[in-house]
Amino acid sequence: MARRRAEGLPAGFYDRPVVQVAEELIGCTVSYGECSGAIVETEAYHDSEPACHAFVGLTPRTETLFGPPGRAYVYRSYGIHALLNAVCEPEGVGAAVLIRALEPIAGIEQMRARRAASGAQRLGDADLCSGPGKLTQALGIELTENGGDLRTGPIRIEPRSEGWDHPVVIGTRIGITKAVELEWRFSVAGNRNVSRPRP
DNA sequence: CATGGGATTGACT
DNA sequence: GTCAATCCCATGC
Repeated sequence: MARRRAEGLPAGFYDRPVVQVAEELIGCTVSYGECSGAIVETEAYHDSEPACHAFVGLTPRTETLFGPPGRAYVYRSYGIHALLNAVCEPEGVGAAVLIRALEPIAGIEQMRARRAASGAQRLGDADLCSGPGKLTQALGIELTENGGDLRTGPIRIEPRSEGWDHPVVIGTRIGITKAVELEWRFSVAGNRNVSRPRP
C-alpha cells in the first residue's frame, strides 16, 4: 500500500458535531508556508452557547462561522492577536474549533524569528506556539487567511501521523466569561506546549 | 456616528 | 496576583 501523502483531512471530517471534531483534531498537523506543528490543544465553540461569536447570529463578522465546514475562521482578539479556528458542522450552523497550541515540527527558527520580532522575550521551543495568539504569530497567519480552505491551503490541516498515541485531557475553556462550565477544551496530557493554565 | 467589549499576551507589584 | 496595549465589529443613539 502506498504511503499516505501529506494531504488535508477528508471533506466530511469537519461536517460533524464540533466537540467531537475538537477532540479528534488533537494530534493533527497545521502547516503554513515552511512552518508546521502538531495540534496539542483545542476548544469547541457552538452558536447555541453565548461564548461563541456566532451566538449573535449571522453578521459580517460571523459569516465564515456559518459558512461551509473545513474553512479557516481567523479573527482579531483584543486588538492585537489573530486567532485560528476550523469551521465545523453543516453550512448554516455557526461552530468552530479554536486551535490553541501546537508542538513545533518544522520551520522552528522562522517561528522563533517571528516571535522575537513581535517582542517576545522567552523563545524556547515551548514558548513559540503555546497559546492561540502565539501560534499565529509564529506561523505568520494574518486575518487575510479568514475563509481559506483548510484542505487545500494556504493554511492546511493534515491527519495524525501513524502511531499517534497520547492521552487527551478534557477540561473547561479558558479566557471566556460566558458558558464557562462547558468542558469543551482538549489537550495532550503533560505536553509542554499546552497553554496556561494547564488542566 | 460613538461607545464598549473581548476565545491574549507580556510586563510588572 | 494586576494591568495595559490595540483593532474589529456589534450595538445603540
